Amino acid sequence: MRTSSVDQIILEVLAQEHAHLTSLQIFEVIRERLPAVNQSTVYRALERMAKRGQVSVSDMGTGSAVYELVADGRHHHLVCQVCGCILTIDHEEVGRFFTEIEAQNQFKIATNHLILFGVCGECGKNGG
Amino acid sequence: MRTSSVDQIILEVLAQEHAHLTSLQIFEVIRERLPAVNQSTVYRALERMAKRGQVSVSDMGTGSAVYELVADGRHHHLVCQVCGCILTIDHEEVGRFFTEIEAQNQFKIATNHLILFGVCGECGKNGG
DNA sequence: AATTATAATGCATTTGTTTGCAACTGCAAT
DNA sequence: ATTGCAGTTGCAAACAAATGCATTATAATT
Repeated sequence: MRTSSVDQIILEVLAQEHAHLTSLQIFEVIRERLPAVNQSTVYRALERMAKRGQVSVSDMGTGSAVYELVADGRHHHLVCQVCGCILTIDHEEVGRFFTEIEAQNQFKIATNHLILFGVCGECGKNGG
Repeated sequence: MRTSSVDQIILEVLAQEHAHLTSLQIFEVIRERLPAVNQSTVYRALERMAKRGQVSVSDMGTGSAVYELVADGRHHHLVCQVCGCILTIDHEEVGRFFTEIEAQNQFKIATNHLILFGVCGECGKNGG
């Protein structure tokens, strides 16, 4: 597999931050080291790395997708549509569900970062 | 709740088609009846109806989101990233999983159309 | 019927993301 | 070193979706 400098830097950036970063945030960090890099190059690099399973892409309902290192550990999120809070759930029970679905449908699931929207306990209490 | 003519037409269109439609497809049908309607009005109407739980929004990886009547029955999809085929799974086992997650996190899930990406049995055999 | 408050709409603009194409780069075989 | 090829990049343009603001429509209230 051919090495791309942009891919390398993205991996380093994500490894340093251990967080959900938008492509713009990633782009801006990369630009400090490679000022000439184009934004679509970053998009393509992220797409490539997502296909390889190195990073996860998630729409958390914030307007732009966020990226994260898969090596940081498989986890998933519950996003409250009222207050915007984000609960993290680990892969354990999600994994059981995935395995079930896979067995029943002869399908290998690649989705590695599940996002479920809804209402958190706090907002459920207050809002009705 | 206030009634919008666009909302009404969208409901009728989706009820007629019983399918996943893109906002552009919906827009074009609406334009036949209300030629002056703007595309952002359609986006806003769909967003409104999704918030009410009348329609589901899903990114099936086709470039644009698709909308569907929730009243048509809760179901979910497995999308093959190799051949693009779409398997439909009903709400039963997904519902059990949702209930589990809800109980463990005091969270009410609103997501009503789950999309999981991966590789179908056929492509798994051929591709390795 | 007139008034008011609220929600919906059109238009133009902006944002986020993808794509086509030509140029370039890294790697392997010669 | 040269060639060839596939993968990567920049640029501009296309596309999908969201937004700010002024206007209009709707339902409730008077």
